[in-house]
Amino acid sequence: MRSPAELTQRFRDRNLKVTPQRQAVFRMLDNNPMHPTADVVYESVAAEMPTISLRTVYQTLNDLVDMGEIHRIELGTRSARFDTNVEAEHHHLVCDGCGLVRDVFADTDDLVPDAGVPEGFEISGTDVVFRGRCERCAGSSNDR
Amino acid sequence: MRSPAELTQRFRDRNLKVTPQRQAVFRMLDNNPMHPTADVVYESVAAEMPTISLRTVYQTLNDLVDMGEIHRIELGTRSARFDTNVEAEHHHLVCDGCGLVRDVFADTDDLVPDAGVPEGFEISGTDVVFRGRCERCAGSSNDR
DNA sequence: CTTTGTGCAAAGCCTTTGCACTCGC
DNA sequence: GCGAGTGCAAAGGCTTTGCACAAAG
Repeated sequence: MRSPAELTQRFRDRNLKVTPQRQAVFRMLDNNPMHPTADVVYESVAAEMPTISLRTVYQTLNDLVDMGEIHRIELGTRSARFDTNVEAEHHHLVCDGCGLVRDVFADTDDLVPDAGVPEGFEISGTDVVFRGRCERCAGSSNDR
Repeated sequence: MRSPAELTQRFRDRNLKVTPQRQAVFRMLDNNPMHPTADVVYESVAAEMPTISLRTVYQTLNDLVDMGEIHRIELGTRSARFDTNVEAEHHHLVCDGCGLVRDVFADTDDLVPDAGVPEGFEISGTDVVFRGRCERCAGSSNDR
């Protein structure tokens, strides 16, 4: 994701206004590898700006997704998560116990479907999710 | 997925009752490669049994998932889909245009994360989603 | 001063759940 | 008959949206 300053410029370029609320969201996401849900972003920003509403958070996140500045990922962990790493192609590791998400890198050049691809289907991307249990959740069996 | 007759037996073994509604769901899923959503199952069964409720469909699908007879998959296409192919390990191909889902096979033996795996994390499975556009959706750019 | 953003609350979508009645076993 | 299943409708989570006021450009 770009820096808050660059995002400010890109928002203006698109005739989107830059408000204190949006800047607070920019700062919260900046270099944040946590893959937060919308609610986590809201809670976190609300800590320093108690008047911000969930609506504003969703609108800002959706704008960023539309601009390609962040990615929205659905990993089967109830709510959508927002991924600030759009520069490097990467995949995800998910803990079935606590829902922890981590970026991982893997070479998918040789990963192609052996069979079952319909005539004329054009593959544009490959998403890989490695599932398992993190060290802390290794013992318990509660799943999410 | 097992045949309707086998599912009937497995339900009885688990002290679950076998009703006409459940048998209708079994039949609808039998050899169905469509990865239907709960709603699609409901509509389809309701065509021949108009009194069935969505609640019953969800309950039956959830029972089947708990028994491992079908899988629930989340592919970012709004609602969960149910996959009747649990015998062969496989992956999925998703059309970003119309939401079509197809089973595909791919060798993931050599697919391992290069970096980023936390200390002590135990990987239990790998899910791959190939995304793209099917022949019919190739021209249009509407995404879901 | 025009246009977009914001806060609030309400609605939407998918899924689950409480209740009373029904029905499989 | 007992216990699980069913239908209905209501509620629950997450996300979007209508509206009137506020603020950015």
